[in-house]
Amino acid sequence: MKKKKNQKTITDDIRSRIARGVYIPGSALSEAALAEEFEVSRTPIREALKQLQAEGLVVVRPRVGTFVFAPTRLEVNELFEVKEILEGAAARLFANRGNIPELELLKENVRKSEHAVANQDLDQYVELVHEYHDLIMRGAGNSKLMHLYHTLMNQLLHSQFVHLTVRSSGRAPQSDHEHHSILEVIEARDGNTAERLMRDHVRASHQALMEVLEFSGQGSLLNAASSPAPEALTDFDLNGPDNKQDEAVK
Amino acid sequence: MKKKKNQKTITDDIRSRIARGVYIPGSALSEAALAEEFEVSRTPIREALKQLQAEGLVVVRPRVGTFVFAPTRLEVNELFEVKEILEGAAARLFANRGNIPELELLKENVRKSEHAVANQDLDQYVELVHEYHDLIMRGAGNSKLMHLYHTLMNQLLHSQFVHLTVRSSGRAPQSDHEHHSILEVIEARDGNTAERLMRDHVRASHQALMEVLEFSGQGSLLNAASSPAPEALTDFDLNGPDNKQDEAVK
DNA sequence: GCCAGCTCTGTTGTATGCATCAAGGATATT
DNA sequence: AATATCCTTGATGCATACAACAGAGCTGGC
Repeated sequence: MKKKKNQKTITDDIRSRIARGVYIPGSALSEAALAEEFEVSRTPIREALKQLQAEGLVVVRPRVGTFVFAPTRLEVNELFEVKEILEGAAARLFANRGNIPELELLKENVRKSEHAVANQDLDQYVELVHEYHDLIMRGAGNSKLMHLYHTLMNQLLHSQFVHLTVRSSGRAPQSDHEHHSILEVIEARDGNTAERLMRDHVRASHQALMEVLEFSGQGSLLNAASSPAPEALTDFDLNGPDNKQDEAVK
Repeated sequence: MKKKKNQKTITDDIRSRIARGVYIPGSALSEAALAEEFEVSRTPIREALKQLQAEGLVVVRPRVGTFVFAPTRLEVNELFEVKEILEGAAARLFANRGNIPELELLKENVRKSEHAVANQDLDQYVELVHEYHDLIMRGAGNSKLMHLYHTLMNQLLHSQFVHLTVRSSGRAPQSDHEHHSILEVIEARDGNTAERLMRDHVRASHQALMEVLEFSGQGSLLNAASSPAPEALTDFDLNGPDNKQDEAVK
Protein backbone atom coordinates (compact mmCIF):
# COMPACT_ATOMS: atom_id res chain seq x y z
CA MET A 1 0.00 0.00 0.00
CA LYS A 2 1.37 3.28 -1.01
CA LYS A 3 1.63 6.26 1.18
CA LYS A 4 -0.46 9.22 0.29
CA LYS A 5 1.70 11.89 -1.18
CA ASN A 6 -1.04 14.28 -1.94
CA GLN A 7 0.51 16.46 0.65
CA LYS A 8 1.04 19.69 -1.19
CA THR A 9 4.40 21.23 -0.56
CA ILE A 10 4.88 24.91 -0.06
CA THR A 11 6.88 25.02 -3.27
CA ASP A 12 4.03 23.55 -5.26
CA ASP A 13 1.62 25.95 -3.66
CA ILE A 14 3.60 29.05 -4.48
CA ARG A 15 4.29 27.77 -7.97
CA SER A 16 0.61 27.25 -8.53
CA ARG A 17 -0.20 30.73 -7.33
CA ILE A 18 2.34 32.24 -9.68
CA ALA A 19 0.98 30.22 -12.59
CA ARG A 20 -2.56 31.30 -11.82
CA GLY A 21 -1.61 34.92 -11.50
CA VAL A 22 -2.35 35.25 -7.79
CA TYR A 23 1.14 36.63 -7.44
CA ILE A 24 1.68 39.26 -10.10
CA PRO A 25 4.83 39.14 -12.25
CA GLY A 26 7.38 41.61 -11.03
CA SER A 27 5.89 41.91 -7.57
CA ALA A 28 7.93 41.24 -4.48
CA LEU A 29 7.54 38.04 -2.52
CA SER A 30 8.44 38.93 1.04
CA GLU A 31 9.65 35.97 3.01
CA ALA A 32 8.04 37.24 6.17
CA ALA A 33 4.69 37.77 4.46
CA LEU A 34 4.75 34.31 2.89
CA ALA A 35 5.76 32.80 6.20
CA GLU A 36 2.76 34.34 7.87
CA GLU A 37 0.47 33.38 5.00
CA PHE A 38 1.51 29.74 5.17
CA GLU A 39 1.83 29.75 8.96
CA VAL A 40 5.36 28.46 8.99
CA SER A 41 8.69 30.07 9.72
CA ARG A 42 10.85 31.73 7.11
CA THR A 43 13.13 28.72 6.78
CA PRO A 44 10.90 26.50 4.64
CA ILE A 45 9.77 29.55 2.70
CA ARG A 46 13.34 30.36 1.79
CA GLU A 47 13.94 26.82 0.64
CA ALA A 48 10.86 26.92 -1.53
CA LEU A 49 11.91 30.23 -3.07
CA LYS A 50 15.35 28.87 -3.84
CA GLN A 51 13.79 25.95 -5.67
CA LEU A 52 11.57 28.28 -7.65
CA GLN A 53 14.59 30.38 -8.47
CA ALA A 54 16.29 27.33 -9.97
CA GLU A 55 13.14 26.75 -12.01
CA GLY A 56 13.23 30.32 -13.24
CA LEU A 57 9.91 31.31 -11.72
CA VAL A 58 11.26 33.89 -9.33
CA VAL A 59 14.26 36.16 -9.37
CA VAL A 60 16.29 36.67 -6.21
CA ARG A 61 18.14 39.92 -5.83
CA PRO A 62 20.57 39.28 -2.98
CA ARG A 63 20.01 41.34 0.12
CA VAL A 64 17.07 43.03 -1.57
CA GLY A 65 14.25 40.60 -2.15
CA THR A 66 12.60 37.93 -4.23
CA PHE A 67 10.35 38.85 -7.14
CA VAL A 68 7.99 36.97 -9.40
CA PHE A 69 9.72 36.46 -12.72
CA ALA A 70 8.47 38.82 -15.39
CA PRO A 71 9.91 37.97 -18.80
CA THR A 72 10.92 40.73 -21.15
CA ARG A 73 9.55 40.72 -24.65
CA LEU A 74 12.80 39.26 -25.87
CA GLU A 75 12.58 36.49 -23.32
CA VAL A 76 9.03 35.67 -24.33
CA ASN A 77 10.25 35.32 -27.89
CA GLU A 78 13.05 33.05 -26.79
CA LEU A 79 10.72 30.94 -24.69
CA PHE A 80 8.31 30.53 -27.58
CA GLU A 81 11.18 29.52 -29.80
CA VAL A 82 12.05 26.79 -27.32
CA LYS A 83 8.38 25.82 -27.07
CA GLU A 84 8.34 25.40 -30.82
CA ILE A 85 11.36 23.12 -30.62
CA LEU A 86 10.07 20.95 -27.79
CA GLU A 87 6.52 20.55 -29.04
CA GLY A 88 7.65 19.95 -32.59
CA ALA A 89 9.96 17.18 -31.40
CA ALA A 90 7.19 15.72 -29.25
CA ALA A 91 4.84 15.57 -32.21
CA ARG A 92 7.47 13.74 -34.22
CA LEU A 93 8.13 11.24 -31.46
CA PHE A 94 4.42 10.72 -30.96
CA ALA A 95 3.90 10.00 -34.64
CA ASN A 96 6.78 7.55 -34.69
CA ARG A 97 5.36 5.57 -31.79
CA GLY A 98 2.27 4.56 -33.69
CA ASN A 99 -0.79 3.31 -31.94
CA ILE A 100 -0.49 4.25 -28.30
CA PRO A 101 -3.22 4.97 -25.76
CA GLU A 102 -2.63 8.70 -26.02
CA LEU A 103 -3.72 8.62 -29.65
CA GLU A 104 -7.27 7.73 -28.73
CA LEU A 105 -7.30 10.41 -26.05
CA LEU A 106 -6.05 12.92 -28.59
CA LYS A 107 -8.83 12.04 -31.00
CA GLU A 108 -11.34 12.44 -28.21
CA ASN A 109 -9.81 15.79 -27.32
CA VAL A 110 -10.09 17.08 -30.87
CA ARG A 111 -13.71 15.97 -31.07
CA LYS A 112 -14.53 17.85 -27.90
CA SER A 113 -12.60 20.89 -29.07
CA GLU A 114 -14.58 21.15 -32.28
CA HIS A 115 -17.72 20.98 -30.23
CA ALA A 116 -16.52 23.66 -27.82
CA VAL A 117 -15.56 25.98 -30.66
CA ALA A 118 -18.90 25.47 -32.35
CA ASN A 119 -20.67 26.27 -29.10
CA GLN A 120 -18.42 29.23 -28.31
CA ASP A 121 -17.58 27.62 -25.00
CA LEU A 122 -14.28 29.41 -24.59
CA ASP A 123 -13.64 28.28 -21.05
CA GLN A 124 -13.80 24.68 -22.05
CA TYR A 125 -11.75 25.35 -25.16
CA VAL A 126 -8.96 26.84 -23.09
CA GLU A 127 -9.00 23.73 -20.95
CA LEU A 128 -8.92 21.49 -24.01
CA VAL A 129 -6.02 23.36 -25.55
CA HIS A 130 -3.97 22.64 -22.47
CA GLU A 131 -5.00 19.01 -22.53
CA TYR A 132 -4.10 18.74 -26.21
CA HIS A 133 -0.57 19.95 -25.74
CA ASP A 134 -0.18 17.86 -22.62
CA LEU A 135 -1.27 14.78 -24.52
CA ILE A 136 1.23 15.50 -27.26
CA MET A 137 4.01 15.67 -24.72
CA ARG A 138 2.83 12.54 -22.94
CA GLY A 139 2.60 10.72 -26.25
CA ALA A 140 6.25 11.46 -26.90
CA GLY A 141 7.08 8.99 -24.15
CA ASN A 142 9.98 10.95 -22.72
CA SER A 143 9.58 12.05 -19.12
CA LYS A 144 12.60 14.35 -19.22
CA LEU A 145 11.24 16.15 -22.24
CA MET A 146 7.90 16.53 -20.50
CA HIS A 147 9.51 17.88 -17.36
CA LEU A 148 11.42 20.49 -19.35
CA TYR A 149 8.25 21.43 -21.14
CA HIS A 150 6.29 22.06 -17.98
CA THR A 151 9.09 24.08 -16.45
CA LEU A 152 9.14 26.16 -19.59
CA MET A 153 5.39 26.72 -19.61
CA ASN A 154 5.55 27.94 -16.05
CA GLN A 155 8.22 30.46 -16.93
CA LEU A 156 6.13 31.63 -19.82
CA LEU A 157 3.02 32.13 -17.68
CA HIS A 158 1.58 30.12 -20.50
CA SER A 159 -1.80 29.48 -18.91
CA GLN A 160 -2.54 33.16 -18.72
CA PHE A 161 -1.35 33.75 -22.25
CA VAL A 162 -3.55 31.03 -23.66
CA HIS A 163 -6.50 32.42 -21.79
CA LEU A 164 -5.80 35.87 -23.13
CA THR A 165 -5.30 34.76 -26.71
CA VAL A 166 -8.38 32.59 -26.89
CA ARG A 167 -10.54 35.34 -25.47
CA SER A 168 -9.10 38.29 -27.34
CA SER A 169 -8.46 36.94 -30.78
CA GLY A 170 -10.65 35.09 -33.21
CA ARG A 171 -8.05 32.43 -33.69
CA ALA A 172 -9.87 29.57 -31.97
CA PRO A 173 -11.32 28.03 -35.15
CA GLN A 174 -8.01 28.29 -36.99
CA SER A 175 -6.13 26.87 -34.03
CA ASP A 176 -8.58 24.02 -33.77
CA HIS A 177 -8.12 23.29 -37.43
CA GLU A 178 -4.37 23.10 -36.94
CA HIS A 179 -4.84 20.69 -34.05
CA HIS A 180 -6.90 18.53 -36.33
CA SER A 181 -4.29 18.54 -39.09
CA ILE A 182 -1.54 17.58 -36.69
CA LEU A 183 -3.63 14.73 -35.37
CA GLU A 184 -4.11 13.45 -38.89
CA VAL A 185 -0.43 13.27 -39.71
CA ILE A 186 0.28 11.67 -36.34
CA GLU A 187 -2.26 9.02 -37.17
CA ALA A 188 -0.53 8.57 -40.51
CA ARG A 189 2.73 8.15 -38.55
CA ASP A 190 4.37 10.89 -40.56
CA GLY A 191 6.84 12.24 -38.02
CA ASN A 192 8.50 14.72 -40.33
CA THR A 193 5.29 16.47 -41.24
CA ALA A 194 4.03 16.31 -37.67
CA GLU A 195 7.09 18.17 -36.47
CA ARG A 196 6.81 20.77 -39.19
CA LEU A 197 3.11 21.38 -38.64
CA MET A 198 3.50 21.61 -34.89
CA ARG A 199 6.27 24.16 -35.26
CA ASP A 200 4.09 26.20 -37.58
CA HIS A 201 1.22 25.93 -35.13
CA VAL A 202 3.27 27.14 -32.18
CA ARG A 203 4.68 29.99 -34.24
CA ALA A 204 1.20 31.04 -35.29
CA SER A 205 -0.08 31.03 -31.72
CA HIS A 206 2.97 33.03 -30.69
CA GLN A 207 2.24 35.61 -33.34
CA ALA A 208 -1.41 35.79 -32.32
CA LEU A 209 -0.41 36.40 -28.73
CA MET A 210 1.96 39.18 -29.65
CA GLU A 211 -0.75 40.89 -31.65
CA VAL A 212 -3.16 40.66 -28.76
CA LEU A 213 -0.57 42.06 -26.38
CA GLU A 214 0.10 44.87 -28.83
CA PHE A 215 -3.52 45.91 -29.11
CA SER A 216 -4.75 45.29 -25.61
CA GLY A 217 -1.78 46.96 -24.01
CA GLN A 218 -1.57 44.05 -21.59
CA GLY A 219 2.09 44.68 -21.07
CA SER A 220 1.61 44.16 -17.37
CA LEU A 221 2.64 40.55 -17.75
CA LEU A 222 5.89 41.63 -19.31
CA ASN A 223 8.90 43.29 -17.90
CA ALA A 224 9.92 46.63 -19.26
CA ALA A 225 12.53 46.12 -21.96
CA SER A 226 15.34 47.55 -19.90
CA SER A 227 15.50 45.23 -16.98
CA PRO A 228 17.35 46.53 -13.95
CA ALA A 229 18.84 43.15 -13.11
CA PRO A 230 19.38 41.22 -16.32
CA GLU A 231 22.06 39.01 -14.86
CA ALA A 232 20.03 37.61 -12.03
CA LEU A 233 18.21 35.13 -14.19
CA THR A 234 20.77 32.45 -14.59
CA ASP A 235 23.58 30.76 -12.82
CA PHE A 236 25.43 29.96 -15.95
CA ASP A 237 27.86 31.89 -18.03
CA LEU A 238 25.42 32.99 -20.63
CA ASN A 239 27.06 36.31 -21.08
CA GLY A 240 27.52 35.93 -24.76
CA PRO A 241 27.07 38.65 -27.33
CA ASP A 242 24.63 41.19 -26.04
CA ASN A 243 23.75 42.38 -29.48
CA LYS A 244 20.43 40.69 -29.67
CA GLN A 245 18.29 42.55 -32.05
CA ASP A 246 14.83 42.95 -30.63
CA GLU A 247 13.18 41.33 -33.54
CA ALA A 248 9.54 40.58 -33.37
CA VAL A 249 8.10 37.24 -34.30
CA LYS A 250 10.29 35.55 -36.79
CA MET B 1 37.79 29.15 -20.78
CA LYS B 2 37.36 29.43 -17.09
CA LYS B 3 36.39 32.61 -15.39
CA LYS B 4 37.12 32.51 -11.78
CA LYS B 5 34.36 34.33 -10.05
CA ASN B 6 35.40 35.80 -6.79
CA GLN B 7 32.03 35.24 -5.30
CA LYS B 8 31.38 31.64 -6.08
CA THR B 9 28.26 30.41 -4.45
CA ILE B 10 28.01 27.17 -2.56
CA THR B 11 25.48 25.95 -5.10
CA ASP B 12 27.90 26.48 -7.96
CA ASP B 13 30.62 24.78 -6.04
CA ILE B 14 28.63 21.66 -5.28
CA ARG B 15 27.32 21.57 -8.83
CA SER B 16 30.83 21.72 -10.17
CA ARG B 17 31.96 18.92 -7.92
CA ILE B 18 29.12 16.71 -9.04
CA ALA B 19 29.88 17.47 -12.68
CA ARG B 20 33.53 16.65 -12.21
CA GLY B 21 32.79 13.44 -10.39
CA VAL B 22 34.17 14.50 -7.02
CA TYR B 23 30.85 13.45 -5.57
CA ILE B 24 29.98 10.03 -6.94
CA PRO B 25 26.49 9.44 -8.38
CA GLY B 26 24.29 7.67 -5.88
CA SER B 27 26.36 8.64 -2.89
CA ALA B 28 24.84 10.49 0.03
CA LEU B 29 25.43 14.19 0.56
CA SER B 30 25.21 14.72 4.28
CA GLU B 31 24.25 18.23 5.22
CA ALA B 32 26.44 18.15 8.28
CA ALA B 33 29.46 16.92 6.33
CA LEU B 34 29.00 19.56 3.63
CA ALA B 35 28.52 22.21 6.28
CA GLU B 36 31.83 21.31 7.83
CA GLU B 37 33.54 21.07 4.45
CA PHE B 38 32.41 24.55 3.44
CA GLU B 39 32.76 25.94 6.94
CA VAL B 40 29.23 27.26 7.15
CA SER B 41 26.15 26.14 9.00
CA ARG B 42 23.62 23.70 7.61
CA THR B 43 21.20 26.39 6.56
CA PRO B 44 22.93 27.63 3.39
CA ILE B 45 23.83 24.03 2.56
CA ARG B 46 20.19 23.05 2.68
CA GLU B 47 19.24 25.90 0.38
CA ALA B 48 21.93 24.93 -2.09
CA LEU B 49 20.76 21.33 -2.09
CA LYS B 50 17.18 22.40 -2.71
CA GLN B 51 18.30 24.38 -5.73
CA LEU B 52 20.23 21.43 -7.06
CA GLN B 53 17.18 19.27 -6.51
CA ALA B 54 15.15 21.58 -8.73
CA GLU B 55 17.87 21.28 -11.35
CA GLY B 56 17.71 17.51 -11.12
CA LEU B 57 21.28 17.06 -9.96
CA VAL B 58 20.45 15.59 -6.58
CA VAL B 59 17.55 13.57 -5.25
CA VAL B 60 16.13 14.35 -1.85
CA ARG B 61 14.48 11.56 0.07
CA PRO B 62 12.57 13.29 2.84
CA ARG B 63 13.74 12.53 6.33
CA VAL B 64 16.40 10.27 4.91
CA GLY B 65 18.98 12.20 2.99
CA THR B 66 20.17 13.83 -0.21
CA PHE B 67 21.91 11.79 -2.87
CA VAL B 68 23.78 12.62 -6.05
CA PHE B 69 21.48 11.89 -8.96
CA ALA B 70 22.33 8.66 -10.73
CA PRO B 71 20.34 8.25 -13.92
CA THR B 72 19.05 4.85 -14.87
CA ARG B 73 19.81 3.52 -18.30
CA LEU B 74 16.33 4.54 -19.39
CA GLU B 75 16.90 8.05 -18.15
CA VAL B 76 20.22 8.31 -19.97
CA ASN B 77 18.42 7.34 -23.14
CA GLU B 78 15.75 9.96 -22.52
CA LEU B 79 18.31 12.62 -21.79
CA PHE B 80 20.20 11.84 -24.97
CA GLU B 81 16.97 12.06 -26.91
CA VAL B 82 16.42 15.54 -25.52
CA LYS B 83 20.04 16.40 -26.24
CA GLU B 84 19.46 15.40 -29.83
CA ILE B 85 16.45 17.68 -30.00
CA LEU B 86 18.10 20.71 -28.45
CA GLU B 87 21.38 20.51 -30.31
CA GLY B 88 19.65 19.79 -33.58
CA ALA B 89 17.51 22.86 -33.15
CA ALA B 90 20.53 24.92 -32.19
CA ALA B 91 22.36 23.89 -35.33
CA ARG B 92 19.36 24.93 -37.41
CA LEU B 93 19.11 28.30 -35.71
CA PHE B 94 22.83 28.83 -36.06
CA ALA B 95 22.70 28.13 -39.78
CA ASN B 96 19.77 30.46 -40.24
CA ARG B 97 21.58 33.33 -38.57
CA GLY B 98 24.29 33.49 -41.21
CA ASN B 99 27.57 35.17 -40.59
CA ILE B 100 27.92 35.67 -36.87
CA PRO B 101 31.06 35.85 -34.73
CA GLU B 102 30.51 32.30 -33.50
CA LEU B 103 30.99 31.00 -37.02
CA GLU B 104 34.62 32.04 -37.12
CA LEU B 105 35.16 30.56 -33.68
CA LEU B 106 33.61 27.33 -34.85
CA LYS B 107 35.91 27.16 -37.84
CA GLU B 108 38.86 27.73 -35.57
CA ASN B 109 37.61 25.00 -33.25
CA VAL B 110 37.32 22.48 -36.06
CA ARG B 111 40.79 23.33 -37.28
CA LYS B 112 42.21 22.74 -33.82
CA SER B 113 40.21 19.54 -33.44
CA GLU B 114 41.62 18.04 -36.60
CA HIS B 115 45.05 18.84 -35.33
CA ALA B 116 44.35 17.31 -31.93
CA VAL B 117 43.00 14.14 -33.50
CA ALA B 118 46.00 13.87 -35.81
CA ASN B 119 48.33 14.26 -32.84
CA GLN B 120 46.35 11.89 -30.63
CA ASP B 121 46.02 14.63 -28.06
CA LEU B 122 42.89 13.26 -26.47
CA ASP B 123 42.81 15.64 -23.53
CA GLN B 124 42.69 18.61 -25.82
CA TYR B 125 40.18 16.91 -28.06
CA VAL B 126 37.80 16.38 -25.13
CA GLU B 127 38.11 20.06 -24.35
CA LEU B 128 37.45 21.01 -27.96
CA VAL B 129 34.39 18.79 -28.18
CA HIS B 130 32.87 20.67 -25.28
CA GLU B 131 33.76 23.98 -26.87
CA TYR B 132 32.27 22.89 -30.18
CA HIS B 133 28.90 22.06 -28.70
CA ASP B 134 28.97 25.17 -26.56
CA LEU B 135 29.64 27.29 -29.63
CA ILE B 136 26.74 25.69 -31.46
CA MET B 137 24.42 26.56 -28.59
CA ARG B 138 25.78 30.09 -28.32
CA GLY B 139 25.39 30.54 -32.04
CA ALA B 140 21.72 29.72 -31.78
CA GLY B 141 21.27 33.07 -30.06
CA ASN B 142 18.73 31.86 -27.54
CA SER B 143 19.76 32.15 -23.91
CA LYS B 144 16.83 30.10 -22.64
CA LEU B 145 17.73 27.25 -24.95
CA MET B 146 21.29 27.41 -23.77
CA HIS B 147 20.29 27.39 -20.14
CA LEU B 148 18.15 24.29 -20.67
CA TYR B 149 21.03 22.67 -22.48
CA HIS B 150 23.47 23.23 -19.67
CA THR B 151 21.03 21.96 -17.07
CA LEU B 152 20.55 18.86 -19.16
CA MET B 153 24.26 18.24 -19.61
CA ASN B 154 24.73 18.45 -15.88
CA GLN B 155 22.04 15.86 -15.28
CA LEU B 156 23.67 13.62 -17.83
CA LEU B 157 27.10 13.88 -16.24
CA HIS B 158 27.99 14.64 -19.81
CA SER B 159 31.57 15.70 -19.16
CA GLN B 160 32.44 12.33 -17.75
CA PHE B 161 30.69 10.51 -20.55
CA VAL B 162 32.56 12.44 -23.22
CA HIS B 163 35.80 11.74 -21.49
CA LEU B 164 34.99 8.06 -21.33
CA THR B 165 33.86 7.79 -24.92
CA VAL B 166 36.81 9.62 -26.41
CA ARG B 167 39.27 7.52 -24.46
CA SER B 168 37.62 4.14 -24.82
CA SER B 169 36.38 4.14 -28.36
CA GLY B 170 38.06 4.88 -31.61
CA ARG B 171 35.34 7.27 -32.61
CA ALA B 172 37.31 10.49 -32.41
CA PRO B 173 38.17 10.72 -36.13
CA GLN B 174 34.61 9.88 -37.15
CA SER B 175 33.20 12.37 -34.64
CA ASP B 176 35.57 15.02 -35.87
CA HIS B 177 34.49 14.36 -39.43
CA GLU B 178 30.87 14.86 -38.42
CA HIS B 179 31.74 18.14 -36.74
CA HIS B 180 33.32 19.23 -39.97
CA SER B 181 30.28 18.29 -42.05
CA ILE B 182 27.95 20.16 -39.75
CA LEU B 183 30.14 23.22 -39.94
CA GLU B 184 29.99 23.08 -43.72
CA VAL B 185 26.22 23.06 -43.93
CA ILE B 186 26.02 25.82 -41.32
CA GLU B 187 28.32 27.89 -43.49
CA ALA B 188 26.04 27.14 -46.41
CA ARG B 189 23.14 28.36 -44.25
CA ASP B 190 21.27 25.12 -44.78
CA GLY B 191 19.29 24.90 -41.56
CA ASN B 192 17.37 21.77 -42.46
CA THR B 193 20.43 19.73 -43.18
CA ALA B 194 22.27 21.16 -40.19
CA GLU B 195 19.52 19.97 -37.89
CA ARG B 196 19.41 16.54 -39.46
CA LEU B 197 23.17 16.05 -39.35
CA MET B 198 23.41 17.24 -35.78
CA ARG B 199 20.73 14.83 -34.70
CA ASP B 200 22.54 12.01 -36.43
CA HIS B 201 25.75 13.07 -34.78
CA VAL B 202 24.26 13.11 -31.29
CA ARG B 203 22.62 9.75 -31.87
CA ALA B 204 25.91 8.26 -33.03
CA SER B 205 27.76 9.56 -29.99
CA HIS B 206 24.99 8.19 -27.80
CA GLN B 207 25.36 4.79 -29.37
CA ALA B 208 29.13 4.90 -29.00
CA LEU B 209 28.76 5.68 -25.32
CA MET B 210 26.37 2.83 -24.74
CA GLU B 211 28.75 0.41 -26.38
CA VAL B 212 31.61 1.63 -24.23
CA LEU B 213 29.49 1.30 -21.10
CA GLU B 214 28.53 -2.20 -22.16
CA PHE B 215 32.09 -3.38 -22.63
CA SER B 216 33.88 -1.53 -19.91
CA GLY B 217 31.28 -2.35 -17.30
CA GLN B 218 31.36 1.23 -16.14
CA GLY B 219 27.88 0.95 -14.79
CA SER B 220 28.96 2.83 -11.71
CA LEU B 221 27.74 6.04 -13.24
CA LEU B 222 24.31 4.56 -13.70
CA ASN B 223 21.66 3.66 -11.23
CA ALA B 224 21.28 -0.07 -11.05
CA ALA B 225 17.75 0.04 -9.71
CA SER B 226 15.40 -0.11 -12.60
CA SER B 227 13.06 2.79 -12.77
CA PRO B 228 9.32 2.25 -12.51
CA ALA B 229 7.47 1.74 -15.72
CA PRO B 230 7.01 4.86 -17.84
CA GLU B 231 3.30 4.59 -17.35
CA ALA B 232 3.86 5.62 -13.77
CA LEU B 233 4.36 9.13 -15.04
CA THR B 234 0.73 9.55 -15.80
CA ASP B 235 0.10 10.98 -12.37
CA PHE B 236 2.14 13.96 -13.24
CA ASP B 237 3.29 16.50 -10.77
CA LEU B 238 5.44 19.46 -11.49
CA ASN B 239 8.33 18.12 -9.55
CA GLY B 240 8.63 15.48 -12.17
CA PRO B 241 10.08 12.04 -11.63
CA ASP B 242 12.08 13.12 -8.64
CA ASN B 243 9.99 11.37 -6.05
CA LYS B 244 8.83 8.50 -8.15
CA GLN B 245 11.19 6.11 -6.55
CA ASP B 246 9.58 5.17 -3.32
CA GLU B 247 10.25 1.56 -2.89
CA ALA B 248 7.31 -0.35 -1.51
CA VAL B 249 9.35 -2.43 0.84
CA LYS B 250 7.18 -3.83 3.51
C1' DG C 1 17.69 75.37 -3.11
C1' DC C 2 20.76 71.50 -3.39
C1' DC C 3 23.71 67.88 -2.48
C1' DA C 4 26.66 64.90 0.56
C1' DG C 5 26.57 62.08 4.16
C1' DC C 6 24.24 59.82 7.85
C1' DT C 7 20.75 57.33 10.29
C1' DC C 8 17.01 54.35 10.33
C1' DT C 9 14.15 50.76 8.85
C1' DG C 10 13.02 46.76 6.61
C1' DT C 11 14.80 43.07 4.27
C1' DT C 12 17.59 39.00 3.46
C1' DG C 13 21.65 35.82 5.17
C1' DT C 14 23.32 32.75 8.74
C1' DA C 15 23.85 30.15 13.09
C1' DT C 16 21.92 27.32 16.49
C1' DG C 17 18.78 24.50 19.22
C1' DC C 18 15.18 21.45 19.39
C1' DA C 19 11.52 18.37 17.34
C1' DT C 20 10.67 14.65 14.38
C1' DC C 21 11.23 10.72 11.95
C1' DA C 22 13.62 6.64 9.18
C1' DA C 23 16.55 2.72 9.54
C1' DG C 24 18.80 -0.75 11.76
C1' DG C 25 20.07 -3.33 15.73
C1' DA C 26 18.93 -5.23 20.37
C1' DT C 27 15.71 -7.82 22.89
C1' DA C 28 12.03 -10.55 24.32
C1' DT C 29 8.75 -14.00 22.97
C1' DT C 30 7.44 -18.16 20.79
C1' DA D 1 16.30 -20.28 15.48
C1' DA D 2 12.85 -17.18 13.68
C1' DT D 3 10.09 -13.26 14.21
C1' DA D 4 7.83 -9.31 15.96
C1' DT D 5 8.59 -5.35 18.85
C1' DC D 6 11.06 -1.75 21.02
C1' DC D 7 14.80 1.29 21.28
C1' DT D 8 18.94 3.59 19.90
C1' DT D 9 21.13 6.45 16.66
C1' DG D 10 21.70 9.63 13.44
C1' DA D 11 19.86 12.19 10.02
C1' DT D 12 16.66 15.84 8.29
C1' DG D 13 12.76 19.57 9.20
C1' DC D 14 11.60 23.70 11.37
C1' DA D 15 11.57 27.79 14.52
C1' DT D 16 13.95 31.47 16.41
C1' DA D 17 17.56 34.92 17.29
C1' DC D 18 20.78 37.72 15.59
C1' DA D 19 23.98 39.79 11.98
C1' DA D 20 24.62 42.27 7.77
C1' DC D 21 23.29 44.86 4.19
C1' DA D 22 20.33 47.89 0.59
C1' DG D 23 17.61 51.69 0.06
C1' DA D 24 14.80 55.45 1.51
C1' DG D 25 14.50 59.44 4.06
C1' DC D 26 16.35 62.89 7.10
C1' DT D 27 19.71 66.29 8.40
C1' DG D 28 22.98 69.54 8.11
C1' DG D 29 26.25 72.29 5.65
C1' DC D 30 26.97 75.17 1.78
